[in-house]
Formats: sequence, C-alpha cells, structure tokens
Amino acid sequence: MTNHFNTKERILHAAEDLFAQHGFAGTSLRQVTSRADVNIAAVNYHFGSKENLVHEVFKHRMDEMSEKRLSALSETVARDPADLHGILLAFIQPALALTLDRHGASFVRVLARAYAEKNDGLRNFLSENYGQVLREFAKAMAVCLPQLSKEELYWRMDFTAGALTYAMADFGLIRRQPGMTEKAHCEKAAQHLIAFAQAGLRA
Amino acid sequence: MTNHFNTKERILHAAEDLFAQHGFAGTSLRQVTSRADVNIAAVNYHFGSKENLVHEVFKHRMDEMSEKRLSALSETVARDPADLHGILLAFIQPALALTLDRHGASFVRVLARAYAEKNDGLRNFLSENYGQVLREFAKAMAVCLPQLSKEELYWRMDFTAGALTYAMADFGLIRRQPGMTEKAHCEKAAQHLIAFAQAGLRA
DNA sequence: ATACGATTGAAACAATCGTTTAATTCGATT
DNA sequence: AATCGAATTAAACGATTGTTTCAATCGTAT
Repeated sequence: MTNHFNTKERILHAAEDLFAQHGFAGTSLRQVTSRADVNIAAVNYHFGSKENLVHEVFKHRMDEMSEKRLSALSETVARDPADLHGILLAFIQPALALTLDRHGASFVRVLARAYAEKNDGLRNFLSENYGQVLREFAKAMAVCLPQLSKEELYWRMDFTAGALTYAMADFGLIRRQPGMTEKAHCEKAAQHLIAFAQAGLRA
Repeated sequence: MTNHFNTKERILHAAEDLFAQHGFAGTSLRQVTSRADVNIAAVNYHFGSKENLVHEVFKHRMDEMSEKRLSALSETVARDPADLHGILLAFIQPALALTLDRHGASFVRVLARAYAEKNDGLRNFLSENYGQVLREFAKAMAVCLPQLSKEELYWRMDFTAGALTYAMADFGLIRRQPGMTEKAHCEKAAQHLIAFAQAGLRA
C-alpha cells in the first residue's frame, strides 16, 4: 500500500519542523522539500498550495489532540462530574504529551505561533474546526464552578489556555534543566499548571 | 529640530502595525514604506537592515513599558511590600495600557508573536535587555509568597505572563463586546486576570 | 549667495519566492 | 508483456524579496 514514509508524510513532517522554527511566512517551500528530500513540485501536487499545506499540518495534529482531550473529558466526567482537577488534566495532558513526540514538540510551537497570527484565515480555521472542543470543556467546568458567570468562566479558560501555551512552548523564565528528561519536565509542567489553573479558576 | 512625524518615526509606526498583522517575515519593506509614505531606500538608510528595524520596533515600546512597570513596582512595594495585588497590577497594567494606544495595540501583537518565535536572535535580545525586569518582579513576589520555592515561583510567573499575553492579544474565546469601549475591555481584562493570577500564585 | 553634509528619490541589483509546465518514471491492472 | 493513470522530475515562469547605487534635493552654516 502506502510506504511507511511516503512523500506526503515526509513533507508534512518537514513542514511541521520548519514552521515551528521559522514561522509560516518565514519558511519557504524549497526549505521544506529540501529537508523532506522530495521535489519542489510535490507540494503543489499533493497539497495544492502552501496555504493548504499549513492547514493540513494543523489538521494532522489537532484532530489527534482534540480526540484525546474529548475522550479524557468524557471519561473523567463519567467518573465524577465535579472533579475539576480531572477536567483540567483532560485539557492539559494531551497538549503537553505532544511535546514528548519529536514532531509533536514542533507542532506545539506551530500552535503557539498560530495563536499569535492575526492571520484571520488560520484563526477562523481553528475556531470553526476546534471551537466545539473548548465549548465542551466550558460546559464541564461550569458544573464544577456554578458560582462563575459564563463570561467569567470564559475569561479564566482563556487565561488557562494562555498559560498552557506558554508552558508548552518553553517561553519565559523556566527552562528545562539539563539533568531532567523531557518526560519529567512535561509532567512537572502539567502538575504546576494544574495547581495554578485550578486555584485561578476557583478564585 | 525634528519634524513631529519624520521619516524614521513614520517607518517605525508603519512597521509596528504591519508586523502585528502579518508577522516579521510576512511583512515586506515595500509594504512598510508604502504605508509610511516614504521611499524604500529610507529603511536601509535609517535602520541599516530589516532585522535592525525589528529590533528598533521592540526597543521603542519595551523601554517604555519596562520603565512603567518598574516604577509602578517600586511605588507599590514602598507602600506595602506584602501587597501582591499591587505587584500584579504593576506588572499587568502597563502591558494592557498599551492596548489603549493605537500603535501600542499593534505592538502587543508583535510582542506575542515574538514569544512564539523560535528566532533565537530575537529571544536573546529580549532576554538580555528585559530579563532583569522579570527578575525584579520575582524578587518582590517572593516576599509576598515565602512558602513558594524559587522554581515554583518562576513556573507561576510564566503562567501569569502567558495568560497576560493571551489576554492582551485577544486570543481565545473572549472577544470584546460590540457595545464596550476598548478602555473598558482593557480594565475588565486586568481585573479578571489579577483575580485569576493572584489565586494561582497563592495556590 | 555659496557650499556642504544629510536626506530622499527613481531605478536597478541579484536572489528567492510560490507556482506551473511538460516530459519522464514508476507501479498496478489487464 | 502491454497499458494507463499516478507520481516524480528538471526546468522555467513571472512576481516579489532585501539591498544597493547614484543622482537630485533639502536644510543649514559660512
């Protein structure tokens, strides 16, 4: 059937890495095809255009992450609808888990960059395709936090998402310590973030 | 002496707007000079290169914001060293105040974008020139939160900065309501964020 | 008025951009 | 083995990129 590493996948992976390093506009298709070791024309053949390639890079990871988030959410809610800690874990863990995968780690930066893009096409693409996931979490959190107005809850979810994005992309003061494995760093980040966000949400 | 709107300043303002909209790589110098209504050669004459222009855009705003932050910090600490709310306000207010200024609002997006840039040159530039500001705030917060380890404090400051960046750039679910002025939206954001961050920091 | 350095202007530079074309190679089906 | 569509290739397309050149212009001090 399909080769394990066919042309299309090699392009996707190379694009993910390079978009993370140099941004969308900052990455040329020739950089992508050179790293993927494929012909420059292969991009337009398989993806139609550069913009479409960007969208595919997102779909590839976001679908996977959204699915994990939603299944973890329904699981924890079924166990205990009032378990805010569990809901936060369902939201945070799949995102941070991506940083454990080599290409996933790149995608995390791509995602952080996408949020910084005023690029309305991309934002609308994300909002239309994955906004429902956020609304599901909002509904679940509202059960745990009945004292919060809808507006207030949305504010605090935004803050949580911002903190998560920051933590994932290794921004700010904290840098992974040399002696620490990526996995340990990831788990520490999740643990710190959940404590922080839970307190903030309950404030 | 210098005209109120001389060539150099017009370039800076136009660049700020366009960098915010389309990113650094996504903005061409011809877009900048066209909006600034100056000749294309003026950029390299006044700034030497595009990269230098990017740095100047940052210095222009960051110097102003850092100064406001530090003076607000020393003021609130002098009044009451244990006033965490005041320290957070000193950190958040100057950043959100930028969004009230037309060009400042653009810069906020530029800043958010810069954090998402893997571009080590830019990150080092920011870290070297403005890292001290963050360390000052860390020292002040440590007084209010003696139970936190240095590591834990840094984590939580990162989360706070992430939430702030998100809020400033209008990411996420929350959109400014049509009937609400920019100023009111900004104040609401500060109020919500401080409550959230304060609880998170004290967790 | 004249001269001089600072600034601006129009034009062009080589390099690179995303995209397209057309010929070729590959792989599966008849 | 022959055939046909899918996939890949080399090459080139026009457009745009950051940068440079050099002459024209400006403001100021002599």
